[in-house]
Amino acid sequence: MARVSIEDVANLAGVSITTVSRVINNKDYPVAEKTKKKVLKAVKELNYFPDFTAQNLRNNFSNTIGLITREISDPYFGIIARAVTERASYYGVLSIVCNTGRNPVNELQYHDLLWQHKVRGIILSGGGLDADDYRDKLQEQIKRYNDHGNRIVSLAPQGLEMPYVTIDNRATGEMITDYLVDLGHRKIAFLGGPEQIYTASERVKGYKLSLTKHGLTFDPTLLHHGQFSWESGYEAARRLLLENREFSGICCANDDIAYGVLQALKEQNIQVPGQVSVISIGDLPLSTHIDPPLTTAQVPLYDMALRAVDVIMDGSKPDHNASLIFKTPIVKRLSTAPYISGLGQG
Amino acid sequence: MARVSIEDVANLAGVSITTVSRVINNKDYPVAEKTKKKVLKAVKELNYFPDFTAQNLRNNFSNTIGLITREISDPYFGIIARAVTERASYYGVLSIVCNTGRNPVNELQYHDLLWQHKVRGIILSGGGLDADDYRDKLQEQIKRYNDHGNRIVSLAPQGLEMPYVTIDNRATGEMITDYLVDLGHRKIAFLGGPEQIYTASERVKGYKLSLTKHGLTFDPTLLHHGQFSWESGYEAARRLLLENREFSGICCANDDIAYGVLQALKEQNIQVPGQVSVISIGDLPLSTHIDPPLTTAQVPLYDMALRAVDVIMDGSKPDHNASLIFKTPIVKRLSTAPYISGLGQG
DNA sequence: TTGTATGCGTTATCAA
DNA sequence: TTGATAACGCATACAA
Repeated sequence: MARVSIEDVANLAGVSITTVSRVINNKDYPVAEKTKKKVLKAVKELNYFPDFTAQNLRNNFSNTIGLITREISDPYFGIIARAVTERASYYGVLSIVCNTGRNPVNELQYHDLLWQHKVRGIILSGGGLDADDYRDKLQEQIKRYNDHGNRIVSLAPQGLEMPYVTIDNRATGEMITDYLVDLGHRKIAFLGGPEQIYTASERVKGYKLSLTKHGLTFDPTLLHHGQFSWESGYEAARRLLLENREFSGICCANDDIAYGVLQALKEQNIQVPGQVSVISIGDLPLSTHIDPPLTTAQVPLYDMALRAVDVIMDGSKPDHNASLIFKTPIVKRLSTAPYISGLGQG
Repeated sequence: MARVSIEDVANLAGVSITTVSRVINNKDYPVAEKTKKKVLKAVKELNYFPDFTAQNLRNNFSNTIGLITREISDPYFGIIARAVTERASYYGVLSIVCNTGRNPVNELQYHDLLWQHKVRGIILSGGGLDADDYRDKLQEQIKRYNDHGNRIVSLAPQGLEMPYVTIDNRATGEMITDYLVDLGHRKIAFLGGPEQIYTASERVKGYKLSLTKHGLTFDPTLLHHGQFSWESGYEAARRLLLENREFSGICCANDDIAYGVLQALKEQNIQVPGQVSVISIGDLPLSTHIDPPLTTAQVPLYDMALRAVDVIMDGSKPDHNASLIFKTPIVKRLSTAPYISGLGQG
């Protein structure tokens, strides 16, 4: 059974396909009221919907945007996906979601596939990788898109020239460290993400900056590089305890790490925030539910992602190539408290 | 700047576009080795990628599938999305993700948009709604797809004739109740999802079935209908306590509800499983991390979603219209224990 | 083994 | 105010 086409509608209405097209798209093109009625009636009667594949071929653009995520089942990316799909709908375009499973090879492949789909633009949601071939390919992709008037926007620094809607990762790392220092903590650990992810390394830099600024010495045994995951935080915290490190505060590079930390501390009957204060970056929904509720620098992912879609769809805006930096206010909850006494060495 | 087309490749290689097309798609069509080389060289040199919008128009199918989710930031749907995108990639198609925000109107609109995109099929991930206009429209959509040889598959019962990859919700509700009864519990509460969602009401039916089967009387004050959410579970548990209900076990219709329950109990210093056993349906990743780790009937969402993509892409299989019912084994963790004494009335 | 020509469903240009 | 027609990029039936 064949789909109903614009021609079917034209035949039923007794007009040309041109007229039908005009009635449907060119809302303000002058068409006789009577003709318009006939056409609309035929459209309804046949339950006609324009074929996007034909429109897209003709228009040299598809009505889709691409979203590249690393792990869509992680609420971090889920929130982004929610915002993107919602805002895309508002613009009347659909969202093609490409989940890489954290494999850069997949990511590169998706770029080509999205290109073939003539997406209006691509939103990158993961942090830039510190690998030459990856960056080269991405750079090439960006150029290709720029040459054709569409855009790749990133929600995390890629270390490349392109539009961003992001946060200041270094400043945020500094901010959460400052927060603990201001509470009187002096021995502060930092549990970071993967070293080769730009976002992660920036947050570490902020941590070090804060220490220096306050005249505190950086202790390498209190810095840990791992994954942005519960397990990584859990393991890192256990190690700190096992090695009997001296500290009273822990900065976590993201919420997931903090969740793991809280569990590890709980298992050892260490009071949070009584003995150790924990702070992180993110503010995922779970952070209000976890015990104790997490003090965290809020990354307004949802708003950022909405804005990223705007940048793609609203390319006319003068600021379309400028970077938008969102603030990351600290949300005070119950996982942090003024310093009383710390852990370790005594 | 124009995209490079098949014609550009043909020109550079000094052959016809037909030949180029054959080299690229029809891997086994006889083409002289020398010609093939020339074409491939030109393809590479021009960095040519076929235009999907043209292919799709020509093929009368697009290389996409649609996924309709209710709340993509919820790991329940996130896991489904992960599986779908992954499996879609395997088949060489992209995934259009449509998130409804739990608004049925959006869902219906997405059906039309996906139709216009000529998706190969649609995967429904939310449970069927008990509303006539919704079901009528969905029914119509299914018919439309059937008439054109593509498929709508559902991961949750819709109360309509269509292929399913799902679980037996009623049996699972019964199973978790049985589990608590077998542990010696007699007063068991059930905290359910929205009454008008088929999935939710089936789970309640299973609960009642189990009670009857064991000669236990159903106590309406121990049954609560709410949302599939943390907040809903939290509130429901608080109410049970506030009203001083007599019970020693709680069955939760999904994991999120159970998380809220655990927090409510913890806040009242009620021991789990010492005083109250908690069991649920789902087994999201967080369930192993929560304190205490949750005993839960495992819904193999990931595998189910993979299979759903197979049903769409592998329509040739004889079982393509049959329902696949996945088992929901109970994963024993620390939130359940044999009955000692319960709560309330005493 | 290769090429020519047609058509997929639209939109837009031009003419009437 | 309306309509005929070219063109978008590709795959395929048919011809050579």
